[in-house]
Amino acid sequence: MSAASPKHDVFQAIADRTRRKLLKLLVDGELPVTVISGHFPMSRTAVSKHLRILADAGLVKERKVGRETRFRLDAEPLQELKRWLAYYERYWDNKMSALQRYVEADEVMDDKPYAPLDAVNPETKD
Amino acid sequence: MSAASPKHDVFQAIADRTRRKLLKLLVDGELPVTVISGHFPMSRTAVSKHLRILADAGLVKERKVGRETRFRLDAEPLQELKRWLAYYERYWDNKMSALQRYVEADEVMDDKPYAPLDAVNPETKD
DNA sequence: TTGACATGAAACCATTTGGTTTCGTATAAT
DNA sequence: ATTATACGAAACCAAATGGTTTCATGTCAA
Repeated sequence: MSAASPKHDVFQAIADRTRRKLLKLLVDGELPVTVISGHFPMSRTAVSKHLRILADAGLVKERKVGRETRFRLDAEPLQELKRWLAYYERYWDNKMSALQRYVEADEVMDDKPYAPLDAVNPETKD
Repeated sequence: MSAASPKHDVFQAIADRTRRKLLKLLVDGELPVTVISGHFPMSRTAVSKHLRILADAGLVKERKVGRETRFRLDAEPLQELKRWLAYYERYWDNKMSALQRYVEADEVMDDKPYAPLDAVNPETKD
């Protein structure tokens, strides 16, 4: 239970290259919007909207200082990604491709022993 | 150097929840399109398009068997994600928030010691 | 107090995305 | 030979996305 109902999920937030660059830029500390947008070839408003999306995903925090708003990285939500990834790590030790796993699971290779349409992924998130 | 010029990048490919479910479903082995689409509340064609996107990102492989096309997981491209994530791991040990890092880096907190606008992220991908 | 700076909100726009239905074609089954 | 199955391609559509410009507001500086 980190942020309450994050309007944007982490997967979407990091899907955009500009937003990934934003995260990287904010790694070194707090920066106000104008300075941040100076690093990008688009309007300040556009950058501001990206920052909003990152904030909605919990990946950046903001703080008002006088007339400026400073943003900083909060990497914590990336742990969700880490957990998601961990599930797949064993599959890229290509000691076992999906094909091989299938064949070895039962030697049939014909018939209809496909995933039973129910009882598959009983209820895990994704 | 895995796939040559992947038309879709991994970040985008996994941004969609349906596609993440597809990956999970294909973990256990090869499946033909019709069986796959049976697990989703949308048309076969829609699922097929998702599979195409995953294939473009290198996350699934396909194989023609008679009149069917069977898809299987290829987790290898997820290693890129893993590397990307690794960069941020040290930041979610919240022993040090971005704010703290900034303050401790130099005690100024005023002035203009913001990221120098050049010499920032000299040339790393994202 | 007057003007400049920092920012978000709003309205708008083109393109991409995620979905649909319809159709053509290759393969398998009768 | 005919029919049924598996699939992708194409045309289409609504909504989301990534961007723009303009405007209003709050804060700092002269």
